[in-house]
Amino acid sequence: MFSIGQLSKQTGVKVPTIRYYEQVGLLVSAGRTEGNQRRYDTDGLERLGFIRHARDLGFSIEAITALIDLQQHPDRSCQEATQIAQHQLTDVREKLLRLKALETELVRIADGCDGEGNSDECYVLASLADHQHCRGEH
Amino acid sequence: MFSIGQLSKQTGVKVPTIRYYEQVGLLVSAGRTEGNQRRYDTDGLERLGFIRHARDLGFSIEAITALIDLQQHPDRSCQEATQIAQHQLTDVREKLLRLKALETELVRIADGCDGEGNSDECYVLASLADHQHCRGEH
DNA sequence: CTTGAAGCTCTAGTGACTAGAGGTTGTAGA
DNA sequence: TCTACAACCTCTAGTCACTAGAGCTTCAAG
Ligand SMILES: [Zn+2]
Ligand SMILES: [Zn+2]
Ligand SMILES: [Zn+2]
Ligand SMILES: [Zn+2]
Repeated sequence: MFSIGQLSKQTGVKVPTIRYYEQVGLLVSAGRTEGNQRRYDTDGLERLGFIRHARDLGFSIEAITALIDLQQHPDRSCQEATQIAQHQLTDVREKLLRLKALETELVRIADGCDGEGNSDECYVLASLADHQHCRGEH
Repeated sequence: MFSIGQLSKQTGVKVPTIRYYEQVGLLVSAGRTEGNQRRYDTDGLERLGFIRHARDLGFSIEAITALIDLQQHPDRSCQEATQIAQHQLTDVREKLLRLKALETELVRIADGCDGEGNSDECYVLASLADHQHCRGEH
């Protein structure tokens, strides 16, 4: 049996975060000591590892809840799991497109001024004031 | 003079958002009517355009506050403006790197299962359970 | 002068934590 | 067995940039 602190060390998830996961129903402790402290078994350790990894990949708490639910029912179809993963991939790709567009504009803007002049003739400020300066949409 | 609704239409910023910008000190109205409604002049319109564009480029409220402050003082050096822009560019590039790594892993994960099987042999769930499956860091 | 769209303030909710206050428990060493 | 103190507990509030809603008032067109 592990204390919350030991779980934290093993997974790299902070103690308050583990308590937060319990609050939102993602991870229940195996039980409590007489003095009301949480104790976890290896199941809990593995589940927290799952949560951590999925969070690192950007899955939402809601999505992870659904995935864990699926994992608890080995006889169910995994269709929902692939759908969730596909959705997450789509999401990441959209963000990538947006960020690439931002990068293009920001390179132009940030490199357009050396910071030696005064703000009334600053290319950074002028670019922010008018989207017309931008090469593309963003 | 424009009402808050007219300002909203011209800039594409929602009415509650404009009020929020006032609350955090970004945009003050030119005055109020006898009945306490906000009225803006072209200065306000331009400033809101600036805010909108900077937000679209991902600058934080705090950064925009500093930029507008600088804009109000045309005789000051624009060094801070370029620093803020460079910082934003760095930030975007870091996010891009992270998202690219995520995309790589998610492609593998999402395409690794067709969703036809049961969840106990699902590649998506197995991949999330163990970072060992991953090709790189993320 | 009436009507209804648009305005006002204030509070609370979003997501995924994080920080802090103020109190209790577990455990290792003496 | 006692003591010290790290680790634990709960609860509240703060983060960021909005967004939603309740309940009320004002503006402007017909
Ligand atoms: Zn400059
Ligand atoms: Zn632009
Ligand atoms: Zn599957
Ligand atoms: Zn991984």
